[in-house]
Amino acid sequence: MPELPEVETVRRGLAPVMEGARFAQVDARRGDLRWPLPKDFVARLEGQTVTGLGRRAKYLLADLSSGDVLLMHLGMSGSFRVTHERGESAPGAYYHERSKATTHDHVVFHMSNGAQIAFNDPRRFGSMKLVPRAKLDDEPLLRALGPEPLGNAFDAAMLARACAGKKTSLKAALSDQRVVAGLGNIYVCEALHRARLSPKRRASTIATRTGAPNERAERLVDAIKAVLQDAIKAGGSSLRDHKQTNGELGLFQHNFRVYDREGERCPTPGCSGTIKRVVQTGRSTFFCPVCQS
DNA sequence: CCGCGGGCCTGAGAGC
DNA sequence: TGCTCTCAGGCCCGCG
Repeated sequence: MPELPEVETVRRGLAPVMEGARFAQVDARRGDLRWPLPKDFVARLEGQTVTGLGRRAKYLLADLSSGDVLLMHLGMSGSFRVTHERGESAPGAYYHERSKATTHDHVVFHMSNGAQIAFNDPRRFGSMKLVPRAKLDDEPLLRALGPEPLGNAFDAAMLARACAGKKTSLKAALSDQRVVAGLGNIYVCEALHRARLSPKRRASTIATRTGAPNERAERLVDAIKAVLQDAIKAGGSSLRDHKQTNGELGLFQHNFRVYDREGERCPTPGCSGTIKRVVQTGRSTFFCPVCQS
């Protein structure tokens, strides 16, 4: 499910209940996620305080008082649900529900502030991992990631450099987390439409022979930043699995211009095209063959 | 090194 | 109703 806007939405939902709170009890109900949870997973969490909750690409990173960092990835179908139990000083303590474990709640955090945080992931492509903070720079899952698309380091010059010489399509290049970290199938399609660039165009054509950015690269960077910002404002996109941590749906799927809109009229003003679906490197691509070139 | 296809899982929806 | 098939917000790995 989750691309950068969904993961960021989850982070913003979890931060108020995790930061400053301690893991009072951790239930690892099922350890065979994408990677098996380590045997000492529970022991290394219980008693630790979360000093901060960050995000890198599609990973959530919880800094712990022990010096460990808890790395979490939602895979295709992962979500976090926050409820409140006990709750001496729980922010939402007026509803004293203790939500019972539901199917596919693989890991449940019981925080010292009364928050109960359940990680639910039907397909189990998600995972969690503990890494000592000092070794984070060597972490293989993070090492090769490209720049954050909403950060200052991500600009046309950078993107052009990363795409220069690439024989693959723009769609595949933008989906490559080493080029830019956090886009997935939806937002690549949406960004390319906003930039009026064909997903089939060779990635190298956003750079000059010398690797400098051309006007396409500028448009593409602007489109990527804009679509991610818009999606975060909407709480992400809810297709089948993504929910905000309070259980509410994201709303950005209503603003899709091309994704999952095969056969519909192109929304670009003045364009008479019809949205088409093709398959690229095994994934559906949606685009307008008229205004995207 | 690069680009592609397979595989990991479960569930929803379509078609028969 | 129930079966079979396809497809789904990701990413690692191995092949050519």
